[in-house]
Amino acid sequence: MPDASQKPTINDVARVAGVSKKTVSRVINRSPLLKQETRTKVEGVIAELGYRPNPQARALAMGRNFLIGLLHDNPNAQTVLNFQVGVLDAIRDTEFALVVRPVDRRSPHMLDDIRSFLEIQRLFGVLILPPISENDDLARLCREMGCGYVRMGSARLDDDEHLVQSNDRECVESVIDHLVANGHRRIAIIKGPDGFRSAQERAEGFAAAMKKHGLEIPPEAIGSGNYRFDSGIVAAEKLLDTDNPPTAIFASNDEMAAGAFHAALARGIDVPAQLSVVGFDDSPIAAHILPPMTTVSWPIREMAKSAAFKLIEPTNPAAGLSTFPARLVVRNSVAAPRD
Amino acid sequence: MPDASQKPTINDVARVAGVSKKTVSRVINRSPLLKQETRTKVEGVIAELGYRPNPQARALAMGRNFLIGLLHDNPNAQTVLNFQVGVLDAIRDTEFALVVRPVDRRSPHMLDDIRSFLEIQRLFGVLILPPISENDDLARLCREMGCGYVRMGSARLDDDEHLVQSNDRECVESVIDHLVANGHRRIAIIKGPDGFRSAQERAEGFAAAMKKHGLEIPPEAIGSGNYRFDSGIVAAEKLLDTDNPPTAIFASNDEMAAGAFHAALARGIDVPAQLSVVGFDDSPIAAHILPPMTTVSWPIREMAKSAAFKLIEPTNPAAGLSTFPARLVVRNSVAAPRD
DNA sequence: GCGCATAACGACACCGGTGTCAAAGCTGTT
DNA sequence: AACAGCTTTGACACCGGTGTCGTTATGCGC
Repeated sequence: MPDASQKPTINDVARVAGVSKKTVSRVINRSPLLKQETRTKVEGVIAELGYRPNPQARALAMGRNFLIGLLHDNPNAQTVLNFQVGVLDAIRDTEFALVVRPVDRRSPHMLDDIRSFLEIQRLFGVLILPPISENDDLARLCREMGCGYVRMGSARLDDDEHLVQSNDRECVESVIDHLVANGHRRIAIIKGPDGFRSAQERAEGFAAAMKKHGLEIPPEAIGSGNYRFDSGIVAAEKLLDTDNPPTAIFASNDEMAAGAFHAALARGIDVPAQLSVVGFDDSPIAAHILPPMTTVSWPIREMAKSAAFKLIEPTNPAAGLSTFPARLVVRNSVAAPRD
Repeated sequence: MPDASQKPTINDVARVAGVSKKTVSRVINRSPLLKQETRTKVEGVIAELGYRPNPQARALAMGRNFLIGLLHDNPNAQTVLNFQVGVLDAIRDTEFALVVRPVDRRSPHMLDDIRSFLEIQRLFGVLILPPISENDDLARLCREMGCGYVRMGSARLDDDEHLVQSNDRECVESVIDHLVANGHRRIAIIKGPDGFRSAQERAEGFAAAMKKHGLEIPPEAIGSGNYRFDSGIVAAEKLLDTDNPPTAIFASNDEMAAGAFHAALARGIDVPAQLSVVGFDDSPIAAHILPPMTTVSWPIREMAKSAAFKLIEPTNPAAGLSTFPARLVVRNSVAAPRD
């Protein structure tokens, strides 16, 4: 009789069902070579005893564990959290668990820290969020250590097997299309920080779109920031202080766009009546700022789910998709220019 | 000779060092009954081979694992993320890892989902964030399942061993003190949702502080929301539409305070010149909204660290603290009233 | 040199699963 | 009835650690 005070083990199940533990193991692992009758009997006992296989023991025996890691350097809290939820959609009711690991991109020990983390935890694989997903040394480290990985990103960072991306570039074009359709011609950009693939992609999409519409980009219509709120203020101020200020500003993320709102308000410039502003990412601030901001939303949860499947179950159809469509979210920060 | 292509095991170390695996185990676990000479020798081999103990094997042998879970129903992305970082401060360079589990408070299966999660993963313990930390059934579930737990909260939810809290109530008093010091007497509150301990605490702190200053709280000066942005707008509109509107509004969180900003702006009421607003939590929106919002900040990272230590190393001094001081962050959303 | 307590180490079972391979059960042929 | 060939099951070793307890050094008093 199994001790009720302890969690039942595979041995308890085997004993009660009158079969060998290996047979129970086969039931757990859905082995096809079992007689239906035996399977049913064992499943009955499993249910009766409330048996759950011990993941540590399975991990040990199978030489692989069921932990998937999330490596990120907090680009944006909401994004990280949505990503976590998306991964959970994929691993719900499996034995997989999601282990998080915020890292410090600026630390000189970052790679060593991560190496040590991977060595200690021996993860099944890791999911890497931008911007550190752009670090090729990190991807190499994963390969060296035999750790599976999938990088999230905005551009061809890796082969399909290791990458889930959004089509930022095309989507920036739709932003510019939208602005042009509203009558804007003097459109400025606030670029993201150098060295960020996403910043580069968005800037290139901007240039391509402007060119498509036959619009000039004078040097003074190019601002740059570091993706943070404050840098958006500074960049927007510069843009607005030129002789021939833009009628619309495209900021490479929402935080900086919010900074542009701030700069405009400080100068008594009304958004959107006197200045249109569009952001990118659809972070919470975009919905909450006044007026609500037109921006670009990417399907982070779906992307996370796909990334997780790529890691744990590459045959799942959801793992096939590598590029996800971002889409324009029209709110109230764009209007026709006055002049 | 250990196979270089595989990760070295304790047996490899034992063989190379010429000792038994048990001795290597003793070195790993810092057993005091080892000769210094042996210890040094084994440590040398460990370093040479780059050996790391397999956490799954240890978990299996010791009957406890090294996974600590984070249960939350996204109160606020930044809070959750900061909490994760705080936990990481505590478990860095230990074999512990942080497993996240967002849950859905409104789902009728929430408890079953969590039970299943705990059964599958057999966590060392869990950390529970508000608002679900206030769910006593959840705490009971943890106890039943023999899973350690620490609840984060704003009020005496549990005994010290299982609780880390902030002194919201006192801090609300300092908010009111601040408003009164600025000359306000007609102060309204936007309460949080019923059933939230934090909401209750903040409302009680408000009532106490008003009483302390000999100020009335007319029924029409009590608004309520659900901690979300939109509900803040609605509540503030009601407050402002009364015959004798308040000169200051204390909102029980920043989101709702931001909603109050919105409502004011929509009516052409300037913040802070015509209306002062104070929030709570110091979420990013507080710093980014215009004008920057005066609010209350609580030391989430430190609290997280303490909670983690309570779980994994109760003797650590950091685990002793149960109540952490929140503090007023003065920015620009409070000014003297006009009348 | 001997007895004895104590310090240091090792042999072996065990944690709870899986992999391998042989054995048992069942079918259909001859 | 005997046998081949397949399906179904079980015995046993193994994954990489730790716990228990016995065995072997070491030091000490006499």
